[in-house]
Amino acid sequence: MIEDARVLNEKFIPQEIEHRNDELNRLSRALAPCLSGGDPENTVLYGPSGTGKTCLARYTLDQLHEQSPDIDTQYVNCWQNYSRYRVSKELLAGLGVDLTVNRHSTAKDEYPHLIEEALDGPYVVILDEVDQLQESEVLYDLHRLSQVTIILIANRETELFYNLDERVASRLKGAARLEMNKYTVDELVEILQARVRWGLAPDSIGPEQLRLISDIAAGDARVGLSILRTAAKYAESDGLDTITESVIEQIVPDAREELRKKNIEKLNGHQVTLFELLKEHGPASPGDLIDLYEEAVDDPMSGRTVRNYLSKMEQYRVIESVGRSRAKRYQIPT
DNA sequence: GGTCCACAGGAAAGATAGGGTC
DNA sequence: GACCCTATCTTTCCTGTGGACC
Repeated sequence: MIEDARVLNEKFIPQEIEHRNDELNRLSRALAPCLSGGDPENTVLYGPSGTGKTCLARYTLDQLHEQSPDIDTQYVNCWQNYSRYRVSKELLAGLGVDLTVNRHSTAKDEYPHLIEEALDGPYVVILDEVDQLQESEVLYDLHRLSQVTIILIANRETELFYNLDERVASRLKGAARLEMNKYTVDELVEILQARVRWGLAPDSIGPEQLRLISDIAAGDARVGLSILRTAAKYAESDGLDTITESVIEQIVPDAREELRKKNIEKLNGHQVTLFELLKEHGPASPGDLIDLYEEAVDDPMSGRTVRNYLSKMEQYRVIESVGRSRAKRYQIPT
Protein backbone atom coordinates (compact mmCIF):
# COMPACT_ATOMS: atom_id res chain seq x y z
CA MET A 1 0.00 0.00 0.00
CA ILE A 2 2.78 2.45 0.92
CA GLU A 3 4.72 3.35 -2.24
CA ASP A 4 6.76 6.27 -0.87
CA ALA A 5 6.90 6.52 2.94
CA ARG A 6 8.85 9.83 2.83
CA VAL A 7 5.75 11.61 1.52
CA LEU A 8 3.81 10.75 4.68
CA ASN A 9 6.52 12.23 6.90
CA GLU A 10 5.70 15.63 8.40
CA LYS A 11 9.17 16.90 7.43
CA PHE A 12 8.60 16.15 3.74
CA ILE A 13 8.58 19.31 1.60
CA PRO A 14 6.03 18.88 -1.21
CA GLN A 15 6.48 20.17 -4.76
CA GLU A 16 3.48 22.45 -4.29
CA ILE A 17 2.19 24.17 -1.17
CA GLU A 18 -1.58 23.85 -0.85
CA HIS A 19 -3.86 26.58 0.54
CA ARG A 20 -1.08 28.96 1.46
CA ASN A 21 -0.84 30.96 -1.77
CA ASP A 22 -1.20 34.39 -0.12
CA GLU A 23 1.36 33.58 2.57
CA LEU A 24 3.70 32.06 -0.02
CA ASN A 25 3.49 35.16 -2.22
CA ARG A 26 4.07 37.51 0.69
CA LEU A 27 7.08 35.57 1.97
CA SER A 28 8.52 35.28 -1.55
CA ARG A 29 8.08 39.04 -2.04
CA ALA A 30 9.81 39.75 1.28
CA LEU A 31 12.82 37.64 0.23
CA ALA A 32 12.86 38.54 -3.49
CA PRO A 33 15.36 41.44 -3.12
CA CYS A 34 18.00 38.77 -2.31
CA LEU A 35 17.92 37.86 -5.99
CA SER A 36 18.62 41.39 -7.21
CA GLY A 37 21.10 42.57 -4.59
CA GLY A 38 18.39 44.54 -2.78
CA ASP A 39 17.36 44.66 0.84
CA PRO A 40 15.09 41.73 1.83
CA GLU A 41 12.71 41.91 4.79
CA ASN A 42 13.00 39.86 7.96
CA THR A 43 9.74 37.96 8.49
CA VAL A 44 7.84 36.55 11.46
CA LEU A 45 5.59 33.53 10.79
CA TYR A 46 3.22 32.70 13.60
CA GLY A 47 0.20 30.49 14.20
CA PRO A 48 -0.83 27.24 15.94
CA SER A 49 1.13 24.02 15.39
CA GLY A 50 0.34 22.03 12.26
CA THR A 51 -0.55 25.08 10.14
CA GLY A 52 2.35 24.66 7.73
CA LYS A 53 4.68 27.42 8.97
CA THR A 54 7.87 25.36 8.79
CA CYS A 55 6.86 23.71 5.53
CA LEU A 56 6.12 27.10 3.92
CA ALA A 57 9.41 28.62 5.09
CA ARG A 58 11.53 25.67 3.96
CA TYR A 59 9.71 25.46 0.64
CA THR A 60 10.33 29.17 0.00
CA LEU A 61 14.02 28.83 0.82
CA ASP A 62 14.34 25.80 -1.44
CA GLN A 63 12.79 27.83 -4.28
CA LEU A 64 15.08 30.76 -3.54
CA HIS A 65 18.17 28.55 -3.53
CA GLU A 66 17.02 26.94 -6.79
CA GLN A 67 16.68 30.33 -8.48
CA SER A 68 20.03 31.50 -7.19
CA PRO A 69 22.43 28.83 -5.87
CA ASP A 70 24.71 31.64 -4.60
CA ILE A 71 22.22 32.38 -1.83
CA ASP A 72 23.06 30.35 1.27
CA THR A 73 20.20 29.13 3.44
CA GLN A 74 20.00 27.35 6.77
CA TYR A 75 17.26 25.92 9.01
CA VAL A 76 17.75 25.99 12.80
CA ASN A 77 15.29 24.52 15.30
CA CYS A 78 15.60 26.57 18.49
CA TRP A 79 13.98 23.84 20.55
CA GLN A 80 17.12 21.75 20.23
CA ASN A 81 19.42 24.75 19.69
CA TYR A 82 18.29 27.13 22.43
CA SER A 83 21.56 28.87 23.34
CA ARG A 84 23.56 31.53 21.54
CA TYR A 85 26.39 29.04 21.09
CA ARG A 86 24.19 26.32 19.57
CA VAL A 87 22.37 28.63 17.16
CA SER A 88 25.67 30.22 16.08
CA LYS A 89 27.17 26.76 15.61
CA GLU A 90 24.31 25.75 13.30
CA LEU A 91 24.53 29.01 11.36
CA LEU A 92 28.28 28.59 10.89
CA ALA A 93 27.73 24.97 9.84
CA GLY A 94 25.43 26.29 7.10
CA LEU A 95 28.40 28.32 5.86
CA GLY A 96 30.78 25.38 6.03
CA VAL A 97 32.48 26.37 9.30
CA ASP A 98 32.77 23.90 12.20
CA LEU A 99 32.57 25.88 15.45
CA THR A 100 33.17 22.77 17.59
CA VAL A 101 36.82 22.87 16.55
CA ASN A 102 37.35 26.04 18.60
CA ARG A 103 34.41 25.58 20.91
CA HIS A 104 36.28 26.27 24.13
CA SER A 105 38.41 29.13 22.98
CA THR A 106 35.82 31.28 21.23
CA ALA A 107 34.15 34.06 23.22
CA LYS A 108 30.40 34.47 22.60
CA ASP A 109 30.93 37.99 21.28
CA GLU A 110 33.11 36.52 18.53
CA TYR A 111 30.26 34.48 16.98
CA PRO A 112 28.81 37.32 14.86
CA HIS A 113 32.32 38.17 13.59
CA LEU A 114 32.90 34.53 12.63
CA ILE A 115 29.58 34.45 10.76
CA GLU A 116 30.40 37.74 9.02
CA GLU A 117 33.81 36.40 7.97
CA ALA A 118 32.26 33.22 6.56
CA LEU A 119 29.56 35.08 4.58
CA ASP A 120 30.00 35.25 0.84
CA GLY A 121 26.67 36.75 -0.23
CA PRO A 122 23.08 36.74 1.07
CA TYR A 123 22.33 34.27 3.86
CA VAL A 124 18.68 33.50 4.64
CA VAL A 125 18.04 31.57 7.85
CA ILE A 126 14.94 30.06 9.41
CA LEU A 127 14.81 30.10 13.22
CA ASP A 128 11.99 27.67 14.02
CA GLU A 129 10.34 27.58 17.48
CA VAL A 130 12.18 30.83 18.15
CA ASP A 131 10.15 31.41 21.33
CA GLN A 132 12.21 28.58 22.88
CA LEU A 133 15.45 30.59 22.59
CA GLN A 134 17.00 31.16 26.02
CA GLU A 135 19.52 33.73 24.82
CA SER A 136 17.87 36.22 22.49
CA GLU A 137 21.19 38.08 21.92
CA VAL A 138 21.67 35.83 18.90
CA LEU A 139 18.79 37.69 17.21
CA TYR A 140 20.58 40.95 17.93
CA ASP A 141 23.78 39.44 16.49
CA LEU A 142 22.00 38.45 13.28
CA HIS A 143 20.10 41.71 12.93
CA ARG A 144 23.40 43.58 12.83
CA LEU A 145 24.66 41.50 9.90
CA SER A 146 23.39 43.20 6.75
CA GLN A 147 23.76 40.10 4.57
CA VAL A 148 21.66 37.93 6.88
CA THR A 149 17.87 37.75 6.52
CA ILE A 150 15.92 35.92 9.20
CA ILE A 151 12.58 34.12 9.15
CA LEU A 152 11.30 33.65 12.69
CA ILE A 153 8.69 30.96 13.40
CA ALA A 154 6.67 30.95 16.63
CA ASN A 155 3.27 29.79 17.86
CA ARG A 156 2.18 33.14 19.29
CA GLU A 157 3.46 36.54 18.27
CA THR A 158 2.78 38.15 21.66
CA GLU A 159 4.75 35.50 23.55
CA LEU A 160 7.65 35.82 21.13
CA PHE A 161 8.06 39.57 21.66
CA TYR A 162 7.23 39.40 25.38
CA ASN A 163 10.19 37.08 25.99
CA LEU A 164 12.66 39.08 23.91
CA ASP A 165 15.22 41.56 25.10
CA GLU A 166 13.82 45.09 24.60
CA ARG A 167 16.47 46.20 22.09
CA VAL A 168 15.98 42.98 20.08
CA ALA A 169 12.19 43.32 20.14
CA SER A 170 12.31 46.93 18.99
CA ARG A 171 14.56 45.99 16.08
CA LEU A 172 12.24 43.19 15.02
CA LYS A 173 9.09 45.30 15.25
CA GLY A 174 9.68 46.35 11.64
CA ALA A 175 9.74 42.77 10.35
CA ALA A 176 6.95 41.55 8.05
CA ARG A 177 4.27 39.49 9.85
CA LEU A 178 2.49 36.46 8.46
CA GLU A 179 -0.25 34.85 10.51
CA MET A 180 -1.08 31.23 9.67
CA ASN A 181 -4.53 30.00 10.76
CA LYS A 182 -5.66 26.42 11.24
CA TYR A 183 -6.73 24.61 8.07
CA THR A 184 -10.42 24.00 7.44
CA VAL A 185 -11.59 20.40 7.08
CA ASP A 186 -11.88 20.82 3.29
CA GLU A 187 -8.36 22.27 3.04
CA LEU A 188 -6.90 19.46 5.12
CA VAL A 189 -8.70 16.86 2.99
CA GLU A 190 -7.02 18.31 -0.12
CA ILE A 191 -3.60 18.38 1.55
CA LEU A 192 -3.97 14.72 2.56
CA GLN A 193 -5.30 13.82 -0.91
CA ALA A 194 -2.08 15.14 -2.45
CA ARG A 195 0.04 13.06 -0.06
CA VAL A 196 -2.06 9.98 -0.85
CA ARG A 197 -1.50 10.58 -4.59
CA TRP A 198 2.26 10.77 -4.13
CA GLY A 199 2.79 8.15 -1.43
CA LEU A 200 0.07 5.47 -1.44
CA ALA A 201 -1.23 2.95 -3.96
CA PRO A 202 -4.26 4.15 -6.02
CA ASP A 203 -7.65 3.73 -4.28
CA SER A 204 -6.11 2.88 -0.93
CA ILE A 205 -8.25 5.48 0.83
CA GLY A 206 -11.47 7.25 -0.17
CA PRO A 207 -12.63 10.86 0.30
CA GLU A 208 -14.96 9.93 3.19
CA GLN A 209 -12.10 8.39 5.14
CA LEU A 210 -9.88 11.41 4.46
CA ARG A 211 -12.67 13.67 5.71
CA LEU A 212 -12.87 11.59 8.89
CA ILE A 213 -9.11 11.99 9.45
CA SER A 214 -9.36 15.75 8.83
CA ASP A 215 -12.25 16.01 11.27
CA ILE A 216 -10.26 14.24 13.99
CA ALA A 217 -7.13 16.33 13.27
CA ALA A 218 -9.13 19.54 13.83
CA GLY A 219 -7.08 21.73 11.47
CA ASP A 220 -3.67 20.35 12.49
CA ALA A 221 -1.89 18.95 9.43
CA ARG A 222 0.78 17.30 11.59
CA VAL A 223 -1.89 15.25 13.42
CA GLY A 224 -3.66 14.51 10.13
CA LEU A 225 -0.47 13.18 8.57
CA SER A 226 0.30 11.11 11.65
CA ILE A 227 -3.13 9.47 11.53
CA LEU A 228 -2.82 8.81 7.78
CA ARG A 229 0.70 7.37 8.20
CA THR A 230 -0.28 5.12 11.13
CA ALA A 231 -3.45 3.95 9.35
CA ALA A 232 -1.50 3.07 6.19
CA LYS A 233 1.07 1.10 8.19
CA TYR A 234 -1.68 -0.72 10.08
CA ALA A 235 -3.63 -1.57 6.91
CA GLU A 236 -0.47 -2.76 5.16
CA SER A 237 0.61 -4.99 8.04
CA ASP A 238 -2.91 -6.47 8.19
CA GLY A 239 -2.89 -7.20 4.44
CA LEU A 240 -5.79 -4.80 3.75
CA ASP A 241 -6.23 -3.16 0.33
CA THR A 242 -7.91 -0.04 1.69
CA ILE A 243 -7.92 2.13 4.81
CA THR A 244 -11.41 1.84 6.26
CA GLU A 245 -13.17 4.05 8.81
CA SER A 246 -12.86 1.33 11.44
CA VAL A 247 -9.08 1.19 10.88
CA ILE A 248 -8.88 4.97 11.35
CA GLU A 249 -10.95 4.95 14.53
CA GLN A 250 -8.86 2.09 15.86
CA ILE A 251 -5.46 3.72 15.29
CA VAL A 252 -6.20 7.30 16.40
CA PRO A 253 -4.89 6.67 19.96
CA ASP A 254 -1.74 5.05 18.44
CA ALA A 255 -1.20 8.05 16.16
CA ARG A 256 -1.46 10.48 19.07
CA GLU A 257 0.84 8.24 21.13
CA GLU A 258 3.37 8.25 18.27
CA LEU A 259 3.46 12.06 18.31
CA ARG A 260 3.88 12.05 22.11
CA LYS A 261 6.63 9.42 21.97
CA LYS A 262 8.69 11.65 19.69
CA ASN A 263 8.68 14.30 22.40
CA ILE A 264 9.34 11.83 25.25
CA GLU A 265 12.51 10.73 23.44
CA LYS A 266 13.87 14.25 24.03
CA LEU A 267 13.61 13.90 27.84
CA ASN A 268 16.44 13.01 30.23
CA GLY A 269 16.19 10.21 32.81
CA HIS A 270 14.84 12.43 35.60
CA GLN A 271 12.19 13.86 33.29
CA VAL A 272 11.12 10.36 32.21
CA THR A 273 10.75 9.43 35.91
CA LEU A 274 8.51 12.48 36.43
CA PHE A 275 6.45 11.52 33.38
CA GLU A 276 6.03 7.93 34.63
CA LEU A 277 5.05 9.14 38.12
CA LEU A 278 2.43 11.43 36.62
CA LYS A 279 1.11 8.59 34.48
CA GLU A 280 0.90 6.31 37.52
CA HIS A 281 -0.53 8.74 40.07
CA GLY A 282 -2.65 11.03 37.88
CA PRO A 283 -2.94 14.81 38.23
CA ALA A 284 -0.62 16.15 40.94
CA SER A 285 0.52 19.51 42.29
CA PRO A 286 4.17 20.46 41.68
CA GLY A 287 4.89 19.97 45.40
CA ASP A 288 3.35 16.47 45.54
CA LEU A 289 5.11 15.52 42.32
CA ILE A 290 8.47 16.63 43.71
CA ASP A 291 7.81 14.56 46.89
CA LEU A 292 6.97 11.48 44.79
CA TYR A 293 10.06 12.04 42.66
CA GLU A 294 12.36 12.36 45.70
CA GLU A 295 11.01 9.05 47.04
CA ALA A 296 11.40 7.34 43.66
CA VAL A 297 15.05 8.12 42.84
CA ASP A 298 18.28 7.56 44.78
CA ASP A 299 19.99 10.83 43.96
CA PRO A 300 17.26 13.42 43.31
CA MET A 301 17.80 16.86 41.78
CA SER A 302 16.80 19.93 43.76
CA GLY A 303 13.20 21.15 43.74
CA ARG A 304 14.20 24.15 41.65
CA THR A 305 15.74 21.93 39.00
CA VAL A 306 12.68 19.66 39.01
CA ARG A 307 10.49 22.73 38.46
CA ASN A 308 12.67 23.64 35.50
CA TYR A 309 12.26 20.09 34.19
CA LEU A 310 8.46 20.26 34.56
CA SER A 311 8.37 23.60 32.81
CA LYS A 312 10.43 22.20 29.94
CA MET A 313 8.23 19.09 29.73
CA GLU A 314 5.18 21.33 29.45
CA GLN A 315 6.85 23.18 26.59
CA TYR A 316 7.50 19.80 24.93
CA ARG A 317 3.70 19.19 25.32
CA VAL A 318 4.51 15.89 27.07
CA ILE A 319 2.57 17.07 30.13
CA GLU A 320 0.12 19.91 30.69
CA SER A 321 -0.89 22.05 33.65
CA VAL A 322 -4.31 23.19 34.76
CA GLY A 323 -5.10 25.86 37.35
CA ARG A 324 -2.80 28.51 38.80
CA SER A 325 -0.80 29.03 41.95
CA ARG A 326 -1.90 26.62 44.69
CA ALA A 327 -4.57 25.11 42.47
CA LYS A 328 -1.98 24.18 39.83
CA ARG A 329 -1.92 20.52 38.81
CA TYR A 330 0.23 18.73 36.25
CA GLN A 331 -1.33 15.94 34.20
CA ILE A 332 -0.82 13.81 31.10
CA PRO A 333 -2.66 15.37 28.14
CA THR A 334 -5.65 13.35 26.91
C1' DG B 1 -6.94 43.67 55.37
C1' DG B 2 -3.11 40.94 57.16
C1' DT B 3 -0.61 36.72 57.29
C1' DC B 4 0.86 32.36 55.68
C1' DC B 5 2.09 29.24 52.25
C1' DA B 6 2.92 27.26 47.66
C1' DC B 7 4.54 28.28 43.44
C1' DA B 8 7.13 30.62 39.47
C1' DG B 9 11.06 32.20 37.84
C1' DG B 10 15.29 35.44 37.73
C1' DA B 11 20.13 36.12 39.20
C1' DA B 12 24.35 34.68 40.73
C1' DA B 13 27.58 31.32 41.87
C1' DG B 14 29.48 26.61 41.91
C1' DA B 15 30.66 22.26 39.65
C1' DT B 16 32.01 19.86 35.74
C1' DA B 17 33.76 18.85 31.20
C1' DG B 18 36.73 19.64 27.60
C1' DG B 19 39.74 22.07 24.20
C1' DG B 20 43.52 25.62 23.65
C1' DT B 21 47.89 27.53 25.03
C1' DC B 22 52.24 27.72 27.09
C1' DG C 1 50.89 18.88 32.86
C1' DA C 2 49.10 23.21 34.59
C1' DC C 3 46.39 26.81 33.75
C1' DC C 4 42.93 29.40 31.19
C1' DC C 5 38.63 29.93 28.97
C1' DT C 6 34.03 28.64 27.72
C1' DA C 7 29.48 26.05 27.72
C1' DT C 8 26.30 23.74 30.28
C1' DC C 9 23.87 22.20 34.13
C1' DT C 10 22.62 22.61 38.86
C1' DT C 11 21.92 24.79 43.27
C1' DT C 12 20.95 28.48 46.37
C1' DC C 13 18.86 32.62 47.35
C1' DC C 14 15.60 35.81 46.53
C1' DT C 15 11.37 38.39 45.03
C1' DG C 16 6.76 38.58 43.29
C1' DT C 17 2.16 36.60 42.86
C1' DG C 18 -2.04 34.64 44.19
C1' DG C 19 -5.10 31.71 46.92
C1' DA C 20 -6.59 30.21 51.63
C1' DC C 21 -7.54 31.32 56.10
C1' DC C 22 -8.37 34.18 60.15
